[in-house]
Amino acid sequence: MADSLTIGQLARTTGVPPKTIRYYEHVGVLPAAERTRAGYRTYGRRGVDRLRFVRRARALGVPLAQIKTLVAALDGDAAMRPRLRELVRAQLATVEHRLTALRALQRELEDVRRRLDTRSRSRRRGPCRCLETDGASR
Amino acid sequence: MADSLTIGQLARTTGVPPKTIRYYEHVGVLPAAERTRAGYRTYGRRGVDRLRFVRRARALGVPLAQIKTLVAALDGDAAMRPRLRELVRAQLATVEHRLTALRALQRELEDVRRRLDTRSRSRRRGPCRCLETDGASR
DNA sequence: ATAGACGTTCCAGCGGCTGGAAGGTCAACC
DNA sequence: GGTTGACCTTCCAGCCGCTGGAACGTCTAT
Repeated sequence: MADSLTIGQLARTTGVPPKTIRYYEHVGVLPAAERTRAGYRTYGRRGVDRLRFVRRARALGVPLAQIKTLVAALDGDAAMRPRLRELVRAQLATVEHRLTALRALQRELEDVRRRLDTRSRSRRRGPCRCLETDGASR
Repeated sequence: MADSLTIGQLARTTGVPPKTIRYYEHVGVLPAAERTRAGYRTYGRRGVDRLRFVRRARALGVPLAQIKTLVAALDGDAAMRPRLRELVRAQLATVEHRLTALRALQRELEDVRRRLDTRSRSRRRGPCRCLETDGASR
């Protein structure tokens, strides 16, 4: 016991469901946890930190595969700075892409809503074309 | 033949891969296409319109399940306006949610990048904490 | 006749979990 | 000591929206 946590306690302190924690271990972004004689996983301070790190990266949109290589490398050496910087840069770029795409989407949805509203005031004829555009569909 | 298209031609005119078109039919967002004697799918004007409609909705972020009920209802009746409006409204709301989340993410990533840069100018001590935060991880 | 471009079906996998079944373990209470 | 109920374990399956590939049939051109 001491100051080690069960998976449930870890889940409660981090807000990450036990299932997800086990899944992280399974796919290798978390190291295999130590076990009690009964086979229960136990986590110490390092375990908590590690999970938080993973969650942090996930929240930033980093895929598990990248996190895996990242933590592996971070464990090994300190020469990871450039790699980390590159990762962050790439992530930032994709976020910016997604932002512009989402903004375009927003504009179009507002368009649709407007069309829907004006058309409901007029008389309907033919099938509803409110979701169609003039341009290509892709 | 006449003015009906094969799946490949439909794919070319809409930009949607044949696989995806078959998948749409499979899950029921497209009706079962007519077939030639050899079993090839054929599509007419309506098929093209329908696919474009689906694509349009997908591009707006509407999940296939919703599209399915939507087209089913649109086919049947014209009293779908309120439902459609509701759908668009909901979609707009989720887009706005995602936008704010993404913007927060962007700020954090910029934070990380800044920390990474300043720290590389100082001397490193201890493990890299650049992906950690003070707050909860969820 | 044959090549190769297209079509068909079905099965499997991606990522990141999540639900559920079937069973073992632990602390508390009677 | 027995029983409840919360917790833990494993494994298998499914979610979404495709996408890749195998194995096979068909059409068109040479």
